[in-house]
Amino acid sequence: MSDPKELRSTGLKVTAPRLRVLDLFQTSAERHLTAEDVYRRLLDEHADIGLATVYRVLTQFEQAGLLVRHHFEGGKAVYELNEGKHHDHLVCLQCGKVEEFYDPEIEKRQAKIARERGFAIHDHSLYLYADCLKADCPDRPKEG
Amino acid sequence: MSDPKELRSTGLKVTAPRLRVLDLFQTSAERHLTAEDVYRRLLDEHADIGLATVYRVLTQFEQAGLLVRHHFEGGKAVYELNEGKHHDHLVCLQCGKVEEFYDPEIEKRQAKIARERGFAIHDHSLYLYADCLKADCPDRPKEG
DNA sequence: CGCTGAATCATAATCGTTATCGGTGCCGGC
DNA sequence: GCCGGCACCGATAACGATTATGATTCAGCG
Ligand SMILES: [Mn+2]
Ligand SMILES: [Mn+2]
Ligand SMILES: [Zn+2]
Ligand SMILES: [Zn+2]
Repeated sequence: MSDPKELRSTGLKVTAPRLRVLDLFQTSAERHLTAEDVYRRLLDEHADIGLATVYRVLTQFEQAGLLVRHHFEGGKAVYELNEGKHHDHLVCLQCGKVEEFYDPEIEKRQAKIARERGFAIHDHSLYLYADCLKADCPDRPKEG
Repeated sequence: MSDPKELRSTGLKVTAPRLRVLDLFQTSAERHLTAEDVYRRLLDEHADIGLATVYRVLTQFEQAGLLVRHHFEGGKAVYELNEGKHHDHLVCLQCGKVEEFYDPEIEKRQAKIARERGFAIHDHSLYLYADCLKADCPDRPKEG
């Protein structure tokens, strides 16, 4: 189970649901999870945590800086552990596989574009949507 | 009013609601409009077009390639005329002002990133969120 | 002109998410 | 250790954006 100190340091009370959610992100093989994903996995673990609590905790964790939220195409928000390193995402439209990348040149040019136009940049979102060509992708484009 | 040929060439029937919506985009000062925006403006023009029809027509126009859809931060979809030139967006979080940009170097690097990782890129979305420093921005960051 | 399938309108339903509210439990002070 | 207050919980209702439904109207074509 996740270390209570990590939660306490955010000012949030240490409760069972919060520990379970944080632990889930720290141990999950899947890095990017929707609220529904989290809820289902907690059900599987018989954790008996309400969906409303999952949403509430995810929002609090995001505000506390423990998680980062993204919106991939398709509407639902996804969350991932905040490890302090900004990165962007490459998403397979067929199988949902997500790869992370960081390109200093792109970051630099974004800053330049905003600066040149008289904007103080706060944030950005960059998603690349693609077909992965991995053998296990369910609807991989045929070769030839 | 918008030229019926443009609609006819998409295979869609030429109807009053469709002409009004297309015309709205072709003549509006605001380039990026939500479904609600379109609906309200049609009401102002006493066009008596239902909200459901607005949504349906926007979706059809997007599929027909007449419009492009985006999702800026905040959830609602926005649409703009498709003039064949891809571009990305710089959005002021205070006043909602939107500026368009195109950076060949960013585009190039996105393609490279996908290629290197074995993905066939289809699409991407890039939004820069910022404060504009224009005098008319309602909550412009104070200088000094 | 009619026909016929497509388009429209009003409205209900859906989906992800957030707000409400009565009950519960974490934790600082005793 | 054990209050007591306030944060937190879970169930459920409400919400906002969008989509589906179903009855009615109409564009396009012979
Ligand atoms: Mn990530
Ligand atoms: Mn644009
Ligand atoms: Zn794939
Ligand atoms: Zn502004």
